[in-house]
Parts: sequence; C-alpha cells; structure tokens
Amino acid sequence: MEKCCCDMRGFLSFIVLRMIAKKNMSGEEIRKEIMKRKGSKPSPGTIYPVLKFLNESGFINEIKSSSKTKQYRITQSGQKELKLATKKFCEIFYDMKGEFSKKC
Amino acid sequence: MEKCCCDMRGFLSFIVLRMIAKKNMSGEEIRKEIMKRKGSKPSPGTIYPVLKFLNESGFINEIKSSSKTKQYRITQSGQKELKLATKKFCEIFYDMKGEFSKKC
DNA sequence: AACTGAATATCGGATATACGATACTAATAT
DNA sequence: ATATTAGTATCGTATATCCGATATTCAGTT
Repeated sequence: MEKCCCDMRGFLSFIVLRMIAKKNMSGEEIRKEIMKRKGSKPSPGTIYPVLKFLNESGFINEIKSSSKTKQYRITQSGQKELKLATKKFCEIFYDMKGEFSKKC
Repeated sequence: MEKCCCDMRGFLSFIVLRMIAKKNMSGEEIRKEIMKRKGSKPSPGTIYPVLKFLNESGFINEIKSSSKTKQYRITQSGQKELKLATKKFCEIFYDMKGEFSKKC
C-alpha cells in the first residue's frame, strides 16, 4: 500500500485544481498546503509541470501580479472539468463517504 | 484531468483492499464491481497483479474453495494497513467530505 | 479421458506521474 | 548597478501502474 497510497499518483492535478478553485493560489502556496495535508512537500519538479498542464489545458490561468509569485485562478472550463472529475471521484470512492465522518 | 482521474493510478490496490475488507471476493467479482463504479472493467493484466501484490504483502490471503474461482479474504495485517491507508486518504482528500453528501 | 470455458496468471510495452538537480526570473536589498 | 533570494521552470531519470495478448489452470461436461 505504501507503494500506491502515499504518492497520490494521478490525483495530484485533481487536488491542485480543487485548491485553486477554492482560492487563487501560487505554486508555493500549493506546495505548502499539500505539505500540511500529507506531511511531505511535493518537489518543484512535481508541482510546476502540473500547473503547466492545467494551464495549457485551459483549466486555470495566470493572474498578472506585481509580485514575484504567480497566482493562478480557475477558468470556466476548469470549473466544468472539476465538476466532472469530482463526480467521477465520488462514484469511484463512494464507499469512502462514511469514513470522513469518523473524524479522520 | 482525463489523464489522471480516470485511471485511478495508484489507488487501485487501496480500492481493492477495501472491497475485500467488506466481503470476501474473487478477481472476477472485483472486476465487475469496479466496472459498476467507474464504467470500465480493469483488464486481467491489471487486477491480478494487484491481488498478487496484496497477497505477497500479507494483506489478503487465499481461501481454498472447491470452485474454479479463488476467493480472497483480508488478513489482520491487511485490516491494519487499510486503517492507516484510509486515514491517510481522508487527510489528503479531507475537502471531499462535503462532496459526498451532494448525492454524487 | 478429452473437451470446454470461465477464471486466473504472466509478459512486454506504453505511459503518466514523481523526484532531484539545475537553471532561470524578477523584486528587493545593498 | 550588483547581489541576493524566493519563486518558478525544465531536464533527465526512475518507477508504478495499466493494458492487451497470450498462456495456464481446473471444475464440469461430453
């Protein structure tokens, strides 16, 4: 299980999109948030390609800012995609529903 | 997202272990159950290596049966592992909690 | 005993992440 | 203007799945 559960293989962009949907974020902010959740910080080589992928897919776009950091915001297309992906997620993991209430 | 959300990369053995925890199952039964959930049946080349992995890890074991099918049952070690993995899952996806109630 | 067919098992190849190292960028400090 | 540094970006490599094809097994049938 170690092998599969702890590297979130495949679900990283899903999580990232959800985060950005909730609040405009930069790569660094995302790295920190994931750190909080799973205890280890994804490397730059992990997170920036994901942002690039989401950006090129049109699911997020860059907010011009005067600071050094680059903020991303979800697009309409991203909202739509997120809705679909969330639905699919719930279908696949529908039996997890109860687990969340057990204060985990 | 297509890229990542739809092949459950990495979480398949987690799902399979949860299924077996709930009810002793065979490879075929598992394939059918996943079919129901996500709309596509994992190929034999996907599911049997997962069962082999779980078995060799000591998380499940084979039930001798007189039938052609081979049933698997979760072990104590598997229960323990599942508990841990579930906890981790909830931590990582804690923001999904609300989604499940939206009848998805 | 040979046949059948569903279930199981394995193999080769493809692919999607993931990481560590390194390089770049730009705002700020000196 | 130069140095610093946090943040961003990219590259090469490693690896964990995942699939399709093929082979095997074995209970039940003939």
